[in-house]
Amino acid sequence: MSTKDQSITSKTTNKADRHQEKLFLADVKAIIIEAGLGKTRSAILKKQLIVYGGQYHRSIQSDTTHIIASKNIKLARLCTILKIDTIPSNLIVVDADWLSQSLTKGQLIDVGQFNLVKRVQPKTTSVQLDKALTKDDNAATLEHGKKEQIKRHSDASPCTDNSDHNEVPPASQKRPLEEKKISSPVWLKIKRGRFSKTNTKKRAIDNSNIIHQPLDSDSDYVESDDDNNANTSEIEMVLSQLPAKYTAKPSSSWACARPSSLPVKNRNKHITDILEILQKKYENLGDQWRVKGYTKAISSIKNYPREITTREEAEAIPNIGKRLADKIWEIISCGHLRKLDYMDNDVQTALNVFTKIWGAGPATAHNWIAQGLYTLDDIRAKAKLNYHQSIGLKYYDDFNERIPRAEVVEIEAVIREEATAIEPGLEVITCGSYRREKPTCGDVDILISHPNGRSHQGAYHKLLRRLQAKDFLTEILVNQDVDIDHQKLLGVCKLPEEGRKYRRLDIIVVPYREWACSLLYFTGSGHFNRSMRLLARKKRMHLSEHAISVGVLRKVTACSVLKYGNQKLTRGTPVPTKCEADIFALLGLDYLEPKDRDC
DNA sequence: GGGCAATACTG
DNA sequence: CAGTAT
DNA sequence: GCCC
Repeated sequence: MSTKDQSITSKTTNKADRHQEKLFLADVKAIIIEAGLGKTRSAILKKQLIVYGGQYHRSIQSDTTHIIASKNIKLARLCTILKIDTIPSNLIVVDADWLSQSLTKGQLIDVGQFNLVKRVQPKTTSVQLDKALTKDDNAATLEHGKKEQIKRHSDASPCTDNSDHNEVPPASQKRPLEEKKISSPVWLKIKRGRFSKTNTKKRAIDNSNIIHQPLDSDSDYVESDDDNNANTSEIEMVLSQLPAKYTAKPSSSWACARPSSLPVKNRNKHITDILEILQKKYENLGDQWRVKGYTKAISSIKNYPREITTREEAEAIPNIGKRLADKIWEIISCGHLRKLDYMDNDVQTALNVFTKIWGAGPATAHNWIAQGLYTLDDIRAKAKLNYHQSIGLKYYDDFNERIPRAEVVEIEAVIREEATAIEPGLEVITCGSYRREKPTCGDVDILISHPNGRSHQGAYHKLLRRLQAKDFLTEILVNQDVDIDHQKLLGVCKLPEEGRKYRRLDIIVVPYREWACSLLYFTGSGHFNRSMRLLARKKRMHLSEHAISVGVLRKVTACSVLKYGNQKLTRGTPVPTKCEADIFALLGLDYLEPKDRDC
């Protein structure tokens, strides 16, 4: 009866856990504003608040600490409801998501990004408390201005405190902040004109009919850096013309709608370790959809605050269905999953090794194994390799090694130096996991463009030649040279010093009108991108690395066959974007900083 | 029972 | 087109 | 795989 024993012991620990957790809202004495949250949600929040030791206040009292409200509520409305003129400075006005997410986690999370009222300059007007547009850069300084002793995590992020990338962000990143009211009529006019033109170039990407920035043809318009007419008003205008159901704020079940959580302690490692082995197996099988299911499930489990003790408990976790619940139950009751015993470990090992060769995937790996090859030496000696795979094999060890941030900085410096020598105004920014502030990176992703909308042209080829001349760029895997505006390099680079490793380097050059979408795409994470693109689609929009369009119609069954030439599908109207925040705003999302997109 | 991101290369 | 990559 |  080992199962019984186990459930008894775990019950006790569970109880202890719960007792501790009871306290986690003890310092929260809050008013919950129903407006914008809805009856149901506010009732749940109220109940949970009390269950976990917090106090619910009906009106402001001397010891009230928090006001919990919908992030969409206007300050004026809030004051009306509370029957006050200004928010007392000792109160933290916080987005209800803060409480929701704290409850999910079973512990208080940092209030920072959920803070709805920035204290530094008290706002008097009915400013919309819109994080998406205010948080962006000032946040750090503003939000921590006030007391928040409840702060839990000393939130030391594991990342090296490298502020390099903070100085890098191009001006455009900051644009929404500098919120000018000028609604840039010039821009609007020209873009409307262009919209009507159908520009169906064969290869044209889905931005072919996007607005070209005024200056590429005519040019009384010169974009100077301080002419930052933020797109905000235009985005709002677009939004105002959309049906309400497409402008609604997505629930936090969307990965792109919530900040990626700080790593919590995984209390179910015994489970996830096994599921990861299974996942790997399906990955090697090329079963991408099953892999996707596992990915989401494993992530949910890792974020689950308690040890899972019953099948029901497991099945109640999002992304865990009956089948995974059964597996989990087998693991927790037997400590083992029999399915693993049926796996041919030699084959699995070989598959794992082979698919780590750049350019080789499950199909290739299986072929090799079918030919009786099992080790890298076998491959070296006998396998037939295409060009990519031969490079992948040549640098097998180096490519599978993580790159420390510090080295990414060095690599970026080389590229920036060369780029700047070609054209001083080029913007060069490192994206990918580097921009998401990971301590190490798998490769280096560099995005290049020019704010004047045209000087990026030609830079790519010159850059490549210079980098090759320096023996910095040592291999070119893929050289995508789509048109005068779009290039992409997948290559290999090495810093000059002896003993440096060969690193995977990606460079993309894009026209400035695509800056925001490119930056968003290239920054990832992959999961984040997929989530956001799916959301866009649900809202009848279309998001790619080139543009975001509204009013997209797809054939019911053939949505994935959205191909350029297909007249039956309307590709919608591209919306000009100047910064990532514009895209978030269009999708009704709160802005997330790169580090919060690490899902 | 269908959908799960969107693009672009290689061979 | 299948496979691999971003 | 999961979700709708």
